[in-house]
Amino acid sequence: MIFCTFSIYSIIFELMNDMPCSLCIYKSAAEQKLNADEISILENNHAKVRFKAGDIIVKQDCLSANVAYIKSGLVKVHVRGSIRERIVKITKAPTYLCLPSFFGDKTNHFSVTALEETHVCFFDVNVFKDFIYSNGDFAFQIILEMSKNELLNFENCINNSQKQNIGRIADAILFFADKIYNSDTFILPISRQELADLAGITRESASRILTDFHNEKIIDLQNRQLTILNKQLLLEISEKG
Amino acid sequence: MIFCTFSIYSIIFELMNDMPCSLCIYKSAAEQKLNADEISILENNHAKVRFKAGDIIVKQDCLSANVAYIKSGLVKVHVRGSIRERIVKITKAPTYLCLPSFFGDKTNHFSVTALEETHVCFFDVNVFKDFIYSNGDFAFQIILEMSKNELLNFENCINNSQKQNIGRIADAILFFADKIYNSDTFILPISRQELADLAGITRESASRILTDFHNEKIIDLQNRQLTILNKQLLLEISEKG
DNA sequence: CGACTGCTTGATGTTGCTCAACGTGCGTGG
DNA sequence: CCACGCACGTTGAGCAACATCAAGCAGTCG
Repeated sequence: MIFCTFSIYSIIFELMNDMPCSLCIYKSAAEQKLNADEISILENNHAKVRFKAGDIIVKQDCLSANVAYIKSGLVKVHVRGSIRERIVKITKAPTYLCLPSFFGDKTNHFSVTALEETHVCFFDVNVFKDFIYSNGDFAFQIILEMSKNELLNFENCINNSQKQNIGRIADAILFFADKIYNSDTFILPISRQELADLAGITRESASRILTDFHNEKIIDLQNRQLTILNKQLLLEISEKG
Repeated sequence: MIFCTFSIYSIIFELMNDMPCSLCIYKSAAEQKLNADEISILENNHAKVRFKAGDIIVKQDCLSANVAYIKSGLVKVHVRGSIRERIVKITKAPTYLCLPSFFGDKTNHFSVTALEETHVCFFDVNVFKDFIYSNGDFAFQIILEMSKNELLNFENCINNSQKQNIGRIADAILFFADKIYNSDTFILPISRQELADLAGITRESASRILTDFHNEKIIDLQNRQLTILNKQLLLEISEKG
């Protein structure tokens, strides 16, 4: 994570931050459907912000009139429940956030926190709304994105409610390996507590299961440095729940 | 339920079934934004179908090229998981179904079953797509509907993962009273098994909790005839989990 | 060095699932 | 018409999975 801050990517982001939207290489599928005039409207109604790991990007229950587009980085979407904190999902760039809160009502129904250096564009919601009205291509791309999200949410619901703890932790590890890092070796971007919040279990249970996996040579784990040793078995555990 | 079949509503539905879309009183918010030409396109690309309680409206894993609009009635959306059946949500008319499956890929990711007499319009997905491209008002209404759904899903996730069984059953009872029937007395439209699938617990646990509630005079329950006696307490149980 | 945070490990109690038994109502087929 | 299987519902006993409580350890920061 420290390396990242000084990497070539960081330099590119610097350049991008000073660049007009029309030349930005981090355009979403929806934005690619906009014409030059629309892009220039966008230009005048957005703010580019950089967040460090741990920074709060969106705060639950706050009033807000923006749509957030995650250009680069990794974030957790979490909700403060009546009993404990819950991480709803972890998602990497590029993606839109706050779309549901937005069109539903004017308050954020969840918080979003950066897990690593993250670059975000905030757009005025009314500009967004205008584009939906005027540009069918744009609207369709947004609907596509929301559809994919809904299907993912469905899967999550099923997984969380039917699997037992060991299966959920296996899920989480596989999620980071396959969906986030595309590698069986990575540095866990979250603490044990957060892993527990993600899996919906207690910190102690999460810890225990990780050491079990380590002892049974399913994973190698030094602090947050994780390597999957027996992926086949991990997949079976995830399957069987 | 039996009364319903022969009620005045039933007669209205009969009339509606023979009526052109332009005169149908069950138009969705999105459809109300369509012009006469568009309505007539709709007319030529849809099928009106009536389902009885227990009938399968949409079958999981089947290929499908339709969007379903629930005009009237009550349905359950359920998924066959690796371990057991799960009811994702119960929803009453009016609502769209299959939107997410649709734009994501071509197979249904869940089943939908009628819990009472239900009337459904099936539309060709391409017609729908065309409307999104050509009619911004229509697109925006669809996005609004999807946003509300996503917020509901979020809430569900939190509830399911943090509450214990007693809280989930309390939730389910309050859901039927407040969201479906708007009355503290109603006939439970589902079996104990289905209630368990909805709460994500076993049939035995659901049964036990219901008799506990009955014994503690929180509810009165004769078969499926349910009356809430102590709503305050039920709300507390739901809150505390 | 002491306070503090994040993590791990063990002991204990509770929750809820599984299994089993039994009653009921319904539809089917002999 | 009765016998039978089958889905549904209820209840009890035992057990596994988890949360909770408690203690201790390593690393870090002031």
